[in-house]
Amino acid sequence: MAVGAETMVRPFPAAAAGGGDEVSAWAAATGFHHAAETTDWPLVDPMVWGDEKRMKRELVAWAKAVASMAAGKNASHWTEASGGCLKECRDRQSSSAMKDVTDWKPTNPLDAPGVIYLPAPNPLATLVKAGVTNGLKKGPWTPEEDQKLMNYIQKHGHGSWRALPELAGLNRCGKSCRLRWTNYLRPDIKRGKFSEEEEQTILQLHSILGNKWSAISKHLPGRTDNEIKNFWNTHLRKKLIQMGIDPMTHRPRTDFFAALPQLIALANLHQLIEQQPWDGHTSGTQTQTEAVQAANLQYMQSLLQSAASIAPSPTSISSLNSLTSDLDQISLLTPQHMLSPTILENIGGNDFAGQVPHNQTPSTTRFDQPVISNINMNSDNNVSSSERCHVEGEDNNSQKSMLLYENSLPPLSDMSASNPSNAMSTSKCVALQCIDNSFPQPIGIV
DNA sequence: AAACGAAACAACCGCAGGATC
DNA sequence: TGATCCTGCGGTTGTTTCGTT
Repeated sequence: MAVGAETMVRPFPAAAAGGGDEVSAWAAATGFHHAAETTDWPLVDPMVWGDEKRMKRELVAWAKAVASMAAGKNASHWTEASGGCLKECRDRQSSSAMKDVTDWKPTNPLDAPGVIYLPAPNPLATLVKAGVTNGLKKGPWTPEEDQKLMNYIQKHGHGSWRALPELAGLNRCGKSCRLRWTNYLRPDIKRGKFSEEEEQTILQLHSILGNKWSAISKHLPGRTDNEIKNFWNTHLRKKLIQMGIDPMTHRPRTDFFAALPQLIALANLHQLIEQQPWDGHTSGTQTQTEAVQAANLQYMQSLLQSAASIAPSPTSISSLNSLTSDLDQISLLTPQHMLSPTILENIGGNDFAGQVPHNQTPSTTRFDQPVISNINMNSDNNVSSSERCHVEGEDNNSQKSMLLYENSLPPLSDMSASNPSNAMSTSKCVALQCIDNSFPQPIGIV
């Protein structure tokens, strides 16, 4: 912000904006000179200012902001030229003090001490900002443009979109006209919030069709593909993510963050194992504990391997490798050859016992390497044949996840999007419930 | 009251595929 | 058969609104 002897710039291109009486009244009220008296401001397409009401708001906000700045307030926010000013004006307008414009008694910044000087806007930049490039207007449509487009199409149909703008007297490209018509002006378009039925329909269709918004919109009368796409991106997608469901596959996520509860459990398991005296002399209780812990260990490994299959970033690879290092340490602390064949049989039957030969030191897989792993467990007897938690390796990650979660997820409609913590805690509980079901003995899960 | 950031929405861009010449 | 035009689609960006600090 320069405060000095530069050229004084009028705060609004009043005449060019075609504001009429409103602007004149404003100019008189504020003491600002009418823009017609100066060439400082370039022509600005009045359409970009929208309706009169909005223009008035902008004018008042702008003028008040300038006046405020002239009084030495908040000048730091006026370091940019008009573009930046406009946003500040909007913010000011939206504040409660600016709601009632009649209450405002403007001061004349020209008379204020320390007159504020704004940089003169670049005419070309102003035109670009107004969306005028190559002679064709871009950006938001005005009511006048909408009316022209509607009138033309109602009379003649749209015909060739390329030819339409000229015929309809619009300074837009045909593509812009088509989009405006199909996404907004078409008479059969239904506006307003999506109903519960529509939401469910979108979810179901998306699970089948994917991002085929046009195809999905055919099943939702009055809704455009663009509207559905926006609704998906701003609502449904986030809702699913909060529930721990991959919005693309519609299955529980198997990435790092979804596996976080299990990873936390792993950390606790690490602690627990470190405290365990692995002396080889096991009582009956200890034998069962060993079995559970060994199974947990194996399960954690498979979870980590699942996480690795989501093509993690270098950072997460590093983090996960660090975790697997821990896991390796745990493995070394609990080598399966220290467990009796009976235990191995109990905890995994042939499936588990066969996974890692007794004479082989268990090892985890690095996350930047392919993973092949098999483990089957159920809830009846610590670990046994597959049923509840069936982990079959990376190619079947999604299937595994379905098995892990399928009986635990509440219906979508039960999940409150307005309460993310609810969704998060539910998701967490689902994961923990799975572990608890698989491992009857508590393992120190948070 | 002001400032900031997130959410919601509207519009644009680039590409693909079909139609036409 | 290739070139060009036109339209539709999906992804992305920009703008506005709303809520929070």
